[in-house]
Amino acid sequence: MTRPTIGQVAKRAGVGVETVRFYERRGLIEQPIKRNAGYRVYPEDVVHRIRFIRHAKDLGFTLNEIGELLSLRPDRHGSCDAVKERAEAKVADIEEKIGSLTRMQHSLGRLIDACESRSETAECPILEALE
Amino acid sequence: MTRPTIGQVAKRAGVGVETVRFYERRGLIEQPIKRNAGYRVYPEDVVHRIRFIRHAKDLGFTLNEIGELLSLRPDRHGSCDAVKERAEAKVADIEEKIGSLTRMQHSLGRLIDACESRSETAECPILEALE
DNA sequence: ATAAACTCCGTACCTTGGTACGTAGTCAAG
DNA sequence: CTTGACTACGTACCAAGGTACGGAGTTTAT
Repeated sequence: MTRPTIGQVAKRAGVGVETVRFYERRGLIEQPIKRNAGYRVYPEDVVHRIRFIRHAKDLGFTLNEIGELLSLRPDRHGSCDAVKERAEAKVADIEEKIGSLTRMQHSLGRLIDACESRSETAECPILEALE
Repeated sequence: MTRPTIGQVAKRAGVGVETVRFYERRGLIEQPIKRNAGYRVYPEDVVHRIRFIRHAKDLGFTLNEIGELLSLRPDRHGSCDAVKERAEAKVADIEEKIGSLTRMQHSLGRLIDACESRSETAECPILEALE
């Protein structure tokens, strides 16, 4: 199997060709090598990378934040301290997101219970969910 | 304490006056009553509602989805079934988001560990998080 | 060897979720 | 009773994240 072109990558990742070029311009995926006539040829893993980007976006990360997430990796030469610090900050971010989602979930759970017991509450329990 | 005007609501909710009007146009907050000269006058709970909207947006919900969340409330007359169904779908959505975030967190945790033990992976460690 | 399909690049355009602007009327304090 | 802050309304503009278009070259299947 020969290494995929932009159209094949786009199809496998479930996005449009233009989106792949857009992510390239944004620096979210590396510059591919260019075959003879300038055609892009990709390594296999770019498909996963694009799927990761889409997924993270759905979770409320901006493309800039996603770029940061993707750039977090142990540094071979020199100290890890900076990387570690950024990773810890991201963990804190994520923790907060999870906390909010959990509160929302509980509120919805109460709402569902209210539905089931057919109570006559006029109040919307979702509103209390997040402050 | 007299019921708040648009400026007071905006300030308390931490958004701009224009944003309040925008949410009104989008149907996310109810039409307020209009005093003599057409000035908007709000019920107290609109501030919570706006804070909810902001919070939910940060979690990756679109304004349309937020509208759906807000419209979920027990209906005194008529069945709860449709409402319940939508609530359950939202809970499933949220569950998935939490799962993804948790996997991301684990990836970052391993990265931090790797930093601490000074091991050297060349691979981007967070990519494994989502699929 | 030629049509159909794919790719290149740059630029223009679109949607979402606001934010700002201009003009005009209103209210509250001194 | 006027000056400054607030409000109304409509329209215009903005940033993020794509999406589409046009004109040209390339590859592939028949």
